[in-house]
Amino acid sequence: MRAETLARVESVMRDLGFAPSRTARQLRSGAGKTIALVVPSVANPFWGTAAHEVESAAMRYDYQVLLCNSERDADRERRYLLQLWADGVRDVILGSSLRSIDHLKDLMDRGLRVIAFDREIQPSDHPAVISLSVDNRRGARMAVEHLLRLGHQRIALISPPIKTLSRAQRLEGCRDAVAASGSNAELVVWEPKADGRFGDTEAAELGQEGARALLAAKRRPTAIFAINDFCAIGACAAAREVGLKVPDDVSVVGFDDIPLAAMVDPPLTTVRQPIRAIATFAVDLVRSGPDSAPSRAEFPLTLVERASTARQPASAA
Amino acid sequence: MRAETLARVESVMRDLGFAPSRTARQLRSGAGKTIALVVPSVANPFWGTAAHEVESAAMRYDYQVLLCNSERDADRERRYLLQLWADGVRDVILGSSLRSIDHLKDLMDRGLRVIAFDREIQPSDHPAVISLSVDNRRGARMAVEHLLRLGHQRIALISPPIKTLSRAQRLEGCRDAVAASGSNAELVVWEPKADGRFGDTEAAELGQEGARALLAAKRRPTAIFAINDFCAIGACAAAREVGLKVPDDVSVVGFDDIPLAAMVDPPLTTVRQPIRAIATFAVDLVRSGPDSAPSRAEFPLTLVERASTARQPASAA
DNA sequence: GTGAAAGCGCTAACAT
DNA sequence: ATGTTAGCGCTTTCAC
Repeated sequence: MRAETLARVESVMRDLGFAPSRTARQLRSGAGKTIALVVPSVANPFWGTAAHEVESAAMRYDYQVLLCNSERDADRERRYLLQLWADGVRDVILGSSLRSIDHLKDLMDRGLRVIAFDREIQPSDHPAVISLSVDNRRGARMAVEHLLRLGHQRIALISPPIKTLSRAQRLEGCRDAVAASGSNAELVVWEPKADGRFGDTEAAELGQEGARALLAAKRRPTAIFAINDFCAIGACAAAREVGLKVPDDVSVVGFDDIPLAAMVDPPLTTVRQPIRAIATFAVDLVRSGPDSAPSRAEFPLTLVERASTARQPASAA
Repeated sequence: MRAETLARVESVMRDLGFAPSRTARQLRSGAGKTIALVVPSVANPFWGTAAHEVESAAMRYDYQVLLCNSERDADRERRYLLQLWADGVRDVILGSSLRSIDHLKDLMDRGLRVIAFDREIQPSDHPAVISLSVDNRRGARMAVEHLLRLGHQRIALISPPIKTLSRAQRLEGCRDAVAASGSNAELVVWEPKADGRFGDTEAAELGQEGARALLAAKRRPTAIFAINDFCAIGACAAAREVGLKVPDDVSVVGFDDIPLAAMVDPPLTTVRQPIRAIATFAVDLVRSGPDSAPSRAEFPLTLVERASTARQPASAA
């Protein structure tokens, strides 16, 4: 074809706003530049931030992202992906961190690539799983060690039911820290009574309810480690309710370091997770295909000390 | 077909995890149960919450939602939708609230249905636009009247560049309130110097920078109306930085009433927007098709008084 | 009422 | 190198 002709064709394409139909291409070749992004809830700022990063990266490479809120429900997740599989979607970035992903086994057998965001790989995982994670256990340990260093002896962990891997690991990390301290520090774990009342959308409410209960006890903890920043914000709100000052009366540490963490009062001490790095890495993985990809990558965590933690109050010593 | 046979077929479908290919259906009939959701940034909790609600509603009716972060850039939005049009997407829920949506005119001429979320309809709008909005002007007026009632005489509005409709309307509402008050109250409007530094992702930082500047002035405002809650949170952070107490030294009111608003310190006085109602309505509209739909719907706003506003301090009187 | 056939817009494989 | 053809999995139409 003559260069001139090509140019004319391209100009007409532009004028008509023509773009090749992804649908047809998809149907024919099965390829499909669509990524399913499943997160517990985008209403949770951590996942909102992650989704934003994933979408940005995806757009750069002309990928589309389908948003799915799983509410961490394996069944719902499975139904979602069954449909998406039928629609030709072959790549999913999965943020639900469930203990097992066997509910997607058959799809993975057939070729579904799953990139687990924020979930450490498990020995029993299907080989099609690529895991992008942080060392949750170590992160939690860093948080609790920080509290221990400040002299706290009665530390509470507030968490939704420990039914995800990352939560279990963070709990382990807490235990590691107090065990290694050699002190007689005490760890109390608070989980909501009835499961299902709090989803990721309501993480702050959960933190609030947890702290409410914990701080009302006769021997109340002097420090709280909340499973994530959103939850920590709720815990601070509860402290305020009962007239306790953070950090003077109770210290609070979070996890994630969402942008909000620096803006709230008091600015949150937290363990930073490099959300953007993980998100862009995830998208790069789907682009490059599974063959050249590592099956697992771990990202660094950093303790960010801000103003929500302080020495244990003398009155409680 | 015999009922028994039908049952057998359906059972096999279930066993094989078979679902009809949306792709093929789409290609053939052009229909396609896919909604494009374009928001400025899902990292902003308001849009995160909205996206969550839209997705929930969409899933109930077996629609997929494609997430697009426009960063309020008309060009980017256009490129996005051009591609999506080619892919067979015919419905978009548009959260960018730009003053004009002429950049999508040709697509709307060809049949793109756009449901504008949080953007009042304009006389010049294309007939294909359905507008879901609140009375921003009235909402802002409610906020400022509340401040006036508390005795504030020097009130600041913190806003990103007034280049969207809703912002312009909120500004109007502020003016209405002070004009109607008959007092000699003063309204000062703060916008960032250089455009482009702050997107919706950074709304809190914007509020922080604005309040920082405002509160450093010799005759500082005693009350701040932030264009939205996320921005208000930033403004509170700035007040803290300079040692001012909210609401004792400065009152702050937000807009939206995102779930976070009740959890921060101090809990935010704000104007509630019924996010879920709007989101579900939007999805219902795409389901029912444009023929039976209203071209416009307005949702109610409520002033929620919490703890970030108080009487003007005597010292400033 | 049930079944057959055409064709949506592409791409891969083949023939020229 | 360029042109032609078959067919992805559905829906719609048309014939029975």
